[in-house]
Amino acid sequence: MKKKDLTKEKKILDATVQIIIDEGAAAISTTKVAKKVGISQSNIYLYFKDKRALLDGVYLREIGRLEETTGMKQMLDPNEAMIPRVFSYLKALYDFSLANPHSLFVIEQIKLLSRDFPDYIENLVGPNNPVAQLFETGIKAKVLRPIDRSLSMTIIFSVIRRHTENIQTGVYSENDASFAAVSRMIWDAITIVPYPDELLK
Amino acid sequence: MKKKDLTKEKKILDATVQIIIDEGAAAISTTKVAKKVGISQSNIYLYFKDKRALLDGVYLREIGRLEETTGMKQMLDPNEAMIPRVFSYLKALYDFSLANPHSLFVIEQIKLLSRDFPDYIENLVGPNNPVAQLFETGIKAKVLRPIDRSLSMTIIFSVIRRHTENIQTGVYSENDASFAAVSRMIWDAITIVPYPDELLK
Amino acid sequence: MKKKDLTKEKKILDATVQIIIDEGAAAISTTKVAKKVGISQSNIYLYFKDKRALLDGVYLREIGRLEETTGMKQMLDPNEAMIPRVFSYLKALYDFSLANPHSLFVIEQIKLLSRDFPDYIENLVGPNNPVAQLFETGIKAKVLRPIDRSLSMTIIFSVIRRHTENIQTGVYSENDASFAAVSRMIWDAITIVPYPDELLK
Amino acid sequence: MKKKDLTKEKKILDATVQIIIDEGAAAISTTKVAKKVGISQSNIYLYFKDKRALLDGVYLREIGRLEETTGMKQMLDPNEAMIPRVFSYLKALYDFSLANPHSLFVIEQIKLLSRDFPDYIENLVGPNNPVAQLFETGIKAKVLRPIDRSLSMTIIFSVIRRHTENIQTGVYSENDASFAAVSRMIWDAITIVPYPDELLK
DNA sequence: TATGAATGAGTGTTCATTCAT
DNA sequence: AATGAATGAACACTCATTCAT
Repeated sequence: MKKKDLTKEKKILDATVQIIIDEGAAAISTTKVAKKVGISQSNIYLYFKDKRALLDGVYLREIGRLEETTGMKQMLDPNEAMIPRVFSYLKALYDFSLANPHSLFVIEQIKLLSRDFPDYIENLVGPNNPVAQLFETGIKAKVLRPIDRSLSMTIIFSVIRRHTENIQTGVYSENDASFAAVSRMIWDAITIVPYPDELLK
Repeated sequence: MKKKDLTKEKKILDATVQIIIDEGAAAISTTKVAKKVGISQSNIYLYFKDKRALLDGVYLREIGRLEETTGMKQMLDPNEAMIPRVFSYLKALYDFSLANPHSLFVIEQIKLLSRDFPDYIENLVGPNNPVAQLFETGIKAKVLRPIDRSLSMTIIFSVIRRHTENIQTGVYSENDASFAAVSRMIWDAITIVPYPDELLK
Repeated sequence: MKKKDLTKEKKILDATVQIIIDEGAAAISTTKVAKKVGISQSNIYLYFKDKRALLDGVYLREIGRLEETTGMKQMLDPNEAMIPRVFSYLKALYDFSLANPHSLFVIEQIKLLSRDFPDYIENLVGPNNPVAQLFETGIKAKVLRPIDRSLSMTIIFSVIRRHTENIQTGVYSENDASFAAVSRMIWDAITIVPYPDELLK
Repeated sequence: MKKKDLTKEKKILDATVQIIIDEGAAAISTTKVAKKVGISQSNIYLYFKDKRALLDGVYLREIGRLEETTGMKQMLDPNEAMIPRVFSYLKALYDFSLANPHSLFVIEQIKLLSRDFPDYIENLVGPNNPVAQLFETGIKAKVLRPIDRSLSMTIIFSVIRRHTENIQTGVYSENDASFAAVSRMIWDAITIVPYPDELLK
């Protein structure tokens, strides 16, 4: 149960992610993962006690990537003004998604498997639920739309995920649908203030 | 391939839907479905030639329910003005989702499970792809936001689905988040005209 | 259990034979046969009480075809001289096999399935086992090789079956390997007299 | 894909062969084999990736036994004279068949069951297809009958197989039908030279 | 005579998991 | 830390057969 070889653990997670991307989360099996890594099937159980633990590992790693985003952190910085906080958050998430085009997809796929995974990152970031605090502050400041934040979050994630997928699958190119257009759409949905054109440096 | 006893076919579909609701689409197995209906496993193959055909059956039934909605039909009526068409579409979908709280969820689950299902109802409603035509017309008429319609659709579906789920799981009551508030949010995202307050009967 | 519609019975047998030719005897199933005939699966049980009975039907029909051959009958005519009897038997079997290229194959395939089918036609032709009598007479007349007739029979059948298959699969054309050559080979194996060239009219 | 415990692999092959002998090749199922060996059904898939691979295993083992025969090797020795080569081949095959009474039967059964197995050993022995070369040489040397070798091969195999079966099932004893008689019969079929009595040591 | 409906047993195959080495 | 071996349960799917209509 000791986890020494972090390289191997990473390899296992990578292989699992690749299978999700190629065949969907329902296709994951320890057999397949082991074959992909080039280790024996039982070896996986040295690093993850369970298939569920393996899934947890993948899920948490993707979530973690998102959280480490500078935009994510900037969003939570209470010294910033509200509008730049929201705007840079969108920008960061947008960039993140294009740079890691599978990340949101993987998160979604794992949730498909068992519903008892925590919902998105809505309630996950750090102690005291800072996301909740930001939304409350934003609403009081009359910047964010006064509505349950889960709806705003859903829009942010679903639009960016779909946009990324569209580019990925060649529905349109990155030039056709600019960040300006996409972020403005989201902005109009989740805020009640005009889109801050000047922030588009 | 269909047989006479439509009751049985319906029972099988119902059981499958229930499993999706309870455990997710990935948990579907012919064994489970049969047990739930109270028939022998092989009997299922009299009504559906395949597991895939069973999934198709569930998917198409839910899609069909949506299409039969009066709002859906109203949306497609070219004699109507654009703003009421979009508005009544939102209203209809909203009502439908609250009346069939699992329907959008089931559609999403199946779509997620096997990526080769046709995408939502985006391209499904009848011949000549009337949804595409509506969006094109709406954009030309400077009512809908000039952006790939898949993004607008995503917003409509994800927000309404999440809203329904929120009510279902008691996150808030139907009074706390009114149709007015939810539809206005979507409206601001997908159109470039002010929300038509007067249409709120 | 009454068998009225002989046409239908024939159709069932034909379909079964076709499946054997296409996929081998192991692939026979009442489902497949019924589908091929265009009747319901259960209908087969009106004509054949069993799957075994169906196989019997096919087997006996093919055997019967062979027995009805004029050469077969000529072979058994005690008024004929021994050498022409044997020769015309070979000729008849040869012609039969080329005319019904699947017949010996089907017999072989059914025997594959359950070993309790009677062996070839060795002991089947009519009462008093006339084949046995012919071989005894032939051996006494110092025409046939004095050896258990099953070995001679095996040569006759295996060579002609293989020859037919060779032509069927294009190993060589009928011109390359003539009846003269093939029958001479068999002749030298099963008799102890010179090949009767003059009988090659 | 092969694992260490060669004993187990052998046991599985043995059980499969036994089923073929008892019930025919069509009766093979992984369930039956596993039960016969006394292991779990899934264990078979550790040693054979497929049912087909299992059949391959049985087939190749029997073929291999044949090829290892000294007579087989002698037949291929180009320094020997043609007549002894052919004769010793017959003798070797004869002895082999009596020593392994099921071997030719098993080969035939598997070949019959799935037609895509390589044909007998006709084209299998080593590189450059030495069997083909022997037959060509033999025909040029005016020893073997100038006819497609598949027909000669068929005679050799079918006669020896049937002879073995006859003894096995008590149709006659080994004394009644001597090697001399049987081999002479084959000899007269496949060669055009007199039977070499002097080689019967 | 014919069919649709049903089923229990069987098929080959994959799975997550355990354990001795 | 790693593996080969093993297994029982599950999987989708097919089968021969029966029965009421």
